Amino acid sequence: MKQLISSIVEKSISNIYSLQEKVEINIPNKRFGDYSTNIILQISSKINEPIAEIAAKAVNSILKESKLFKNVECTKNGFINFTINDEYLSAQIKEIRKQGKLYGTSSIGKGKTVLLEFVSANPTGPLHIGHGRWAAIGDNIASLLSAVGYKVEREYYINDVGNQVEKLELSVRARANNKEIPEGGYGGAYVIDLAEKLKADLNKPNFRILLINAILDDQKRVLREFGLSFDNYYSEETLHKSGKVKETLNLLDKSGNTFNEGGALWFKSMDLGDDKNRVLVKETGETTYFAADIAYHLDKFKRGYSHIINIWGADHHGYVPRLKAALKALGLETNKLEIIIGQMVALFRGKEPVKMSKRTGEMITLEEVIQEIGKDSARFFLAMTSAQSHLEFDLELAKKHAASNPVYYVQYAHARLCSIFREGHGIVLNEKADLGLLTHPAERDLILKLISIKDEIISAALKREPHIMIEYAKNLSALFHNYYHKCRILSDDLELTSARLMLADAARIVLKNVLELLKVEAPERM
RNA sequence: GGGCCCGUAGCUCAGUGGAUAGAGCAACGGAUUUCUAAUCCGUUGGCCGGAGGUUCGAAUCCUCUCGGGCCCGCCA
Repeated sequence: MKQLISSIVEKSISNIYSLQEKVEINIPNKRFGDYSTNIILQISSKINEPIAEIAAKAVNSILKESKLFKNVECTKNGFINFTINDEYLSAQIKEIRKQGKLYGTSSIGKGKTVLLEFVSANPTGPLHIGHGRWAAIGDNIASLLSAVGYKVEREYYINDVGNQVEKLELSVRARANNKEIPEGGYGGAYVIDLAEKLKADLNKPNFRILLINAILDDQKRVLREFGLSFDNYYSEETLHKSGKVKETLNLLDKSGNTFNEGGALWFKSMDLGDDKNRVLVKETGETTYFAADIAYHLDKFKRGYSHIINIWGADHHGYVPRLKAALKALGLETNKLEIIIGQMVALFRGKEPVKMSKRTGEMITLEEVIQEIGKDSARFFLAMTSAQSHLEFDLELAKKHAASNPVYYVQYAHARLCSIFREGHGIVLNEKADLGLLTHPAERDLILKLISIKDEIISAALKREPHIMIEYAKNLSALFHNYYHKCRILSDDLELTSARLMLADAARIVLKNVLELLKVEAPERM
């Protein structure tokens, strides 16, 4: 919609002033109009005419150019406000019903592929609330990108190599033999469960693999409960076994970006924007996590995606410059790699902070959170705010609000819509209904919100900010609840009932589409 | 000491150059012979952390400053 309006305005401006301007369209406060632009203010410095005059000319031209608007007005301070004409709005109700599930999708990413890596928790214990945040946000970003036409793969990187899994194994073995866990080992209750579960396998040569798989299976199970399934699980170990890490080190060597010092092989990341040089091969001859990660990202690039996106917790943000430096050294186009840094979740029970530590085992798992507040509520809450904001997640509040929770508010709107059709089952949706009867302001507001979904999805996808869709779902629900109270849908007036049912059906479709995108249930009854 | 993020209503957060800054929760007052009251309507609530600056215009951009989170490993 915004694109449609901006192209009309751009054409007008180009016609009058021969200016090729990119016109941004906004949804203003309702009292001004349906859509607006401040383009006149922006171009006024380039044109030697009073603002009012420029605006008047533009308005004239726009009205001549397009039949989309009922009204186009300029204000003294240089805004142009647009009011969409009612015929167009009615036609969109039919369009929504025609397109159904596809309404709101677009094709701006058509032909392009995206690899989105997220969660990638260490296989050393259960997922916690922080992973839940990346799971919800990442999954939603993937869905949003699909909705705008990209082909998306969801990927999970398994850090199944190194000290941490070593320590996990030692901890489990210690527990299985009723010994104290070693210094720096894992003390959580799940370690005892694992020891119990894998007791018979302790002496098998592939014990570590069995152990990692046990944890991974558990993580996958919880992710499934959360509505998320990954396309690829990529094991760090395979990078080593296949020789890809070695290969990568050779390439870095050849590029002249390495040096030896203190018995270790270093990468000259300082030359490429990092604030320190980094070790690739330790004194012991083992490669570092960093070395494997370069190989992993080289592999991602080789797989040929149009975009590569990672979601990392803020505790990894300092890691970005060195990875980009390495990719630069390998001659790769680093702009292709986008790293979203998400801020941490602070968990509270009321005012009491809940400490989270895998080492001591003092933690609440994602699974427990899902059980406590429900999957839909967890998904909604964890994706409700911008990833770059710190999230204070209060379990008591989430639970207390279980009844007056925003997620139920939205779901209730859907259930209510469905109940209308159950109640009005005798009445068949009439394609020929006179949609011109939908003249109530609440109806107009609702339709305008419905037709903005495509803009919202595009904006949320391009900004990688799914919380925009949650805002949208809440606003749409509010407009519907309001409409429901102001206008009776089923009545003795059959003509009006037919028209309102068409609108209700369109609202049901759009709301359901949003909830599906967010992987939140759209219940028919509550 | 350096880097990144955050600071907006009592609480949780939207809004990142444009019109009189918004929502939910909480508080208070109303609405149910009605298609689901898990709802709706109304009221209260703000020096957008602070100080300078840029701009016709700043919550939004720049500088400084205060407060909070995360990071600065031959861990992963």
